[in-house]
Amino acid sequence: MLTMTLSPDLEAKEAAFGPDAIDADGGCALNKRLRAAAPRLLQAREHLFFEGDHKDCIYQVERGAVCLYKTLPDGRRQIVDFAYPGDFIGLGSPEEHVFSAQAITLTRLRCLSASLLDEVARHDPQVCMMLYRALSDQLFAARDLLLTVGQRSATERLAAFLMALSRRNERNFVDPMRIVLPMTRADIADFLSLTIETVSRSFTKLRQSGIIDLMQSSFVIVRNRQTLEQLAAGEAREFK
Amino acid sequence: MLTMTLSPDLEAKEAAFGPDAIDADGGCALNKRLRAAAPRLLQAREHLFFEGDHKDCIYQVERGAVCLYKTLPDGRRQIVDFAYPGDFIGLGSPEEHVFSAQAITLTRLRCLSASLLDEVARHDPQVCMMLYRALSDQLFAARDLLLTVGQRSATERLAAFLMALSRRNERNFVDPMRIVLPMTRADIADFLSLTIETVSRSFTKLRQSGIIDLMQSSFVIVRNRQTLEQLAAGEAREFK
DNA sequence: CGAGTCGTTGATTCTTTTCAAAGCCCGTGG
DNA sequence: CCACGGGCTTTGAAAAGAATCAACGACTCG
Repeated sequence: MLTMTLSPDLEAKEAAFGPDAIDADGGCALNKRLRAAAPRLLQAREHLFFEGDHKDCIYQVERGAVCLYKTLPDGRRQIVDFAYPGDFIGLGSPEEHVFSAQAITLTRLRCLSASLLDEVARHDPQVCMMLYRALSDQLFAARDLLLTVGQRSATERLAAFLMALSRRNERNFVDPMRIVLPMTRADIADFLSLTIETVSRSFTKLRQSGIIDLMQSSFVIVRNRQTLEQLAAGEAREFK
Repeated sequence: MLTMTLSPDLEAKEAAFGPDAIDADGGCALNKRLRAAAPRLLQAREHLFFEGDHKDCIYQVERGAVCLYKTLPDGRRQIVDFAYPGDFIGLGSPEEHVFSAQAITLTRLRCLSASLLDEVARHDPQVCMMLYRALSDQLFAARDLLLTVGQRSATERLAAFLMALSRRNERNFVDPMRIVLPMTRADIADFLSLTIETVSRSFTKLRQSGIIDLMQSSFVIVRNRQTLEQLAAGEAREFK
């Protein structure tokens, strides 16, 4: 499906300094450990863990994508984040996981013992700082999503979502005008706090406005990035 | 208005071990530093900083309350968190603040040089871990709010908000059945992603159902905590 | 006491949801 | 190779919840 690669950050680092130079910079005792850590393969739709499960591992995504979500007792679901290659899953939270994690596509992860990681972080400020930064990124993302879900219209939300994926591509040296969506409409809906119907209608609206093209339902071509960006930012007068 | 006290955590610690014992446990080199740090007083509605401002300080609230918010270019505002006594403001984010911070009531804070804090954290794993935990709490809160804003109805959102304040009281050994709201309806609206009118109508609904009483608009008495809790959890059949 | 801010309530409008049905894509099996 | 079946997506019509627009009331501060 999606041609996922290893974390581009790590790859770039290795390319620049060679595999040995990595230990020279922050948090890379951890990277070494990660590469040695037990790998795990998850099929699409397979759960990594559920909310409330005992937290024995922290994970880092190597390939694929995982959605992190919370649910209400009656089944309403809010996806709070998508984890892509390089991202950590399960940082911060205490003894138990405070959200569920489910693979969206075939996914490969590295598993790190939570207690061991805690031990390492407690003694190695570099590792601690690295985790701190990762957590800080997740906080930023969560608050950003909060702004999106709380204040933007349906079409703006979808635009913001697509722009985020486009920018992600850019950072990873992938064509930002071609976006592959590994997740279903239901996943997008639960991420943006909409229904699948509204997500679908918003896609149609963007397509009819000439802002995007839909090749298949999971493959988007960005035709007018500037307008998409303005829509996402909430700067565009809404149009039919 | 609100009879705010110093961080109950710190107070409890001091009460249990005396002021000198504090250094024995995690992150308290920081606590010492904090008590020595420059205090700052903010009037209600006064801004601490704006999104995009250079981040030279991290703050800890001593008294009062601060709202942290993000805005869209056209003025739509999303409050992403309220900071109460003991809470840190400005953790994580990079060189620039990524949200604005405005005092809700008369507020007293301690200011810590961001670079100094960074320096300390880099060498002291205990401090680093303490900040890590604080950040982790904020991430949890943000995702929780995301679930609230994304999936709950207007009345459920308000119920969740009131329950959170009630539980906060409980943790601080304050009567959980009496809730003082230091913020305006507009603040609550921007926090819960509703309009002031809808917030007001939801208060009325809760009052008419006998779940709460409104003494003044900023003083709530919880009459039926169980129902409030069920509503907040999304377990209650919606009622008029 | 008057001005102004903040909060409540009512009527109407609008966006999104809900309910319903049809279309499309893909894998399976004849 | 093509027909069949099931899941996912799209589209349409009706309904619901919250927003908007408008006015009034309450409390606060000069």
